[in-house]
Amino acid sequence: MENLALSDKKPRTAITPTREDDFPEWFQQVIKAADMAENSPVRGCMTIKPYGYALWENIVGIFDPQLKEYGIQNCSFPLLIPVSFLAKEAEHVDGFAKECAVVTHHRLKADGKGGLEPASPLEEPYVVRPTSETIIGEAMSRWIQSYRDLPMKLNQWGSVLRWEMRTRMFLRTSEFFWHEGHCAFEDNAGAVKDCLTILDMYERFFEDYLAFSGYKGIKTADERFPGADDTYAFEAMMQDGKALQAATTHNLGTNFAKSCGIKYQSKSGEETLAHTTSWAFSSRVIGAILMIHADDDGAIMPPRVAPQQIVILPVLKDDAVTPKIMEYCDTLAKDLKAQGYRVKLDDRDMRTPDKMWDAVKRGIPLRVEVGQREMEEGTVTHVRRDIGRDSKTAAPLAEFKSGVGAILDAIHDNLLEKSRSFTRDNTVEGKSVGDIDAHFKSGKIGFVKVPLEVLDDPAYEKVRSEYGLSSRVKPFEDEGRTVLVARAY
RNA sequence: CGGAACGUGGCGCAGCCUGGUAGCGCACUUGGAUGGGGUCCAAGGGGUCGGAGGUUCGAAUCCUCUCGUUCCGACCA
Repeated sequence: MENLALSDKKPRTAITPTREDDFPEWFQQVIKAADMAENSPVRGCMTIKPYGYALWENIVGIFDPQLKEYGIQNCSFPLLIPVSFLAKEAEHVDGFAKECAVVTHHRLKADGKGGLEPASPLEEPYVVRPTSETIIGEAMSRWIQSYRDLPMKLNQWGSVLRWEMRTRMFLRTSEFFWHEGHCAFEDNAGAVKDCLTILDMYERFFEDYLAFSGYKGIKTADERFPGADDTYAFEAMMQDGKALQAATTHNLGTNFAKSCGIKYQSKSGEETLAHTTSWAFSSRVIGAILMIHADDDGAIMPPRVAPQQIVILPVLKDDAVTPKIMEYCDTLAKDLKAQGYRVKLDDRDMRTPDKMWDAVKRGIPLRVEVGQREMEEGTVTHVRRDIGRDSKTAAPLAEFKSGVGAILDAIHDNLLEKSRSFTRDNTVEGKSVGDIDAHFKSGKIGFVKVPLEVLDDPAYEKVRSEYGLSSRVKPFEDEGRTVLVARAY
C-alpha cells in the first residue's frame, strides 16, 4: 500500500514522547517502561519496584565496601529528631525548617466518624530527619573526649524526608534513599582532606561503575549546604543539558561542633573544638543514570551495576525442539552465573518480540538470542543494548563465554565516553554576562563557564532569572577562578 | 502560598455543551493461525463515573459544597 506520509516518519521508538519532543515526560515514561518505580499514594513519595531497587542494591553493595576501606564504620541513628536538636545550628535551621515533617502526637483514637485521629500530644515534637547532622552531632559530643578518639568516621545508609514543593521520581522525592557520612577531625586540614578524598571516591565510583563523568568543584556561597563552611560537589550533565548535583561533601568547620558541643582534649591538654564533615549521594543517582544513558527505546543500564547484565532469549517455534533449546539456554545461563554474571533466562510464556522489547526498555546491557539455529551450530547471537541491532553478532559458544566480560567492559567504556564527550561538547567558555545571555538566547543547552567575577555583575541577576540558571560549581580545574552556570535539577 | 487544569475498569482517554442508566485504545483471560525488531483473527472478564448534598420521573452529564491530583511560578540531594 502506498503511504508516503508514513514512510517519511521516524522509526517507531519504544518510548513516547522522545527525548527531543518532551524530555521530562520521556524521563517519566522510561521509568515506567523499565518497571523501576511508580508514584505512591503518599504525597511526593515513590514506590521503588523490584527492578529499580535491585539497581540501588547493586550501587550500595559496591560503594559500601569502598567506604569501609576508607575507615568508615556504619551505624544507625533514629529517624526522628527532637526539634530542639535541629534548632541548635542557626543556618541549618534556616535551610531545613521549611521542609520538615513534624511528629506532634503519639497514639491514635477513633474520631467517631469511622476514622482515626491523633490522641496524645508529645511534650516535645520531633521532626522526621531531613539529614542527620544534629542527632549524630549529639552522639559525637559524648563519644569524642580525647584527640585519641579522632578521626571518627561514621556512615549510615537510610532514608530522609524533605517536604518538597515539587517532586519528580528519583530526582526529587520527599523521601529519598542515601548514605550519609559524618566524620570528625582534629583540625581543618583533616576535614578538608576528608571532603576531597570522598569527592574523589564519588568520582571514581560514578565513572568506574555508573559510567558517567562530570565536574568536581566548590560551591559558591549561595549554593552551600546550610551550616557548612564549604560545600564540594560533583555536577553531571544530563542529556537535556541541565546540571544534576550527583554528590556533595561538606566541610562543616566547627559550626556543628560548637552547637552540639563536640570537643576533645588535645595532646597538650587544651579543650578543642572538633572539625566535622558530612557527605552523601542519594537514590537520585538513579535519575542521573537514566537521564545520562537512556535513549528513545528506554533505559540503558551501566553493566557493572545493572540488575541483570545479560538476558538470554530463547527463540521458540517448533514444540519438538523447545526442550532442547531450553536445555541449551539453561546450561549457558548456569555457565555465565558461575562466572559471576547476573543473568536472566527469560523463559516467560510470552511472544519473543515482546520479551525482546521488554529487555530493551529495561536496558539490559547484553541480549543473547538462542534458537534452533544457534543450538545446532553451537553458537549464540548477541546484541548490545547501547548500540542496538547493528551490533548483532553470531559467535561460537565457547568464544562468547570467555569474551562476555570484554563485551560488558566495552559497553561500559562506550557509555562513559559518550557522557564525557557530551559534557565536554556542551560546555562553553564565556567572559561576560552577555556571553551567558547569548548562549541561552540562541537556544543552546549545557554549561557556560565564566570568570567568577561575572556573578557580581549587576546584570547577571536578570539573565539568571530569565533562563532559570544557577551557579553549579567552581571547577577544580580552574582553581576557583571560574564558575559553571547552568540550568539544574 | 499565588496562576491554570483535571478526577469515568489496571493504564490512557471519549461521552458532559443539547440529562434517558457507560464506551474506546492498551493491558488481561481463552481458542486458533503465527513466530529471529512490536503479527493477525475470534470470543471473553472487569467500572458505586473522586465524595456529599441539591434540581428532576430519571444525573457521569445541570447546580452547590468538599476532597484529591497534576502542570506553571518561588524553595530544594
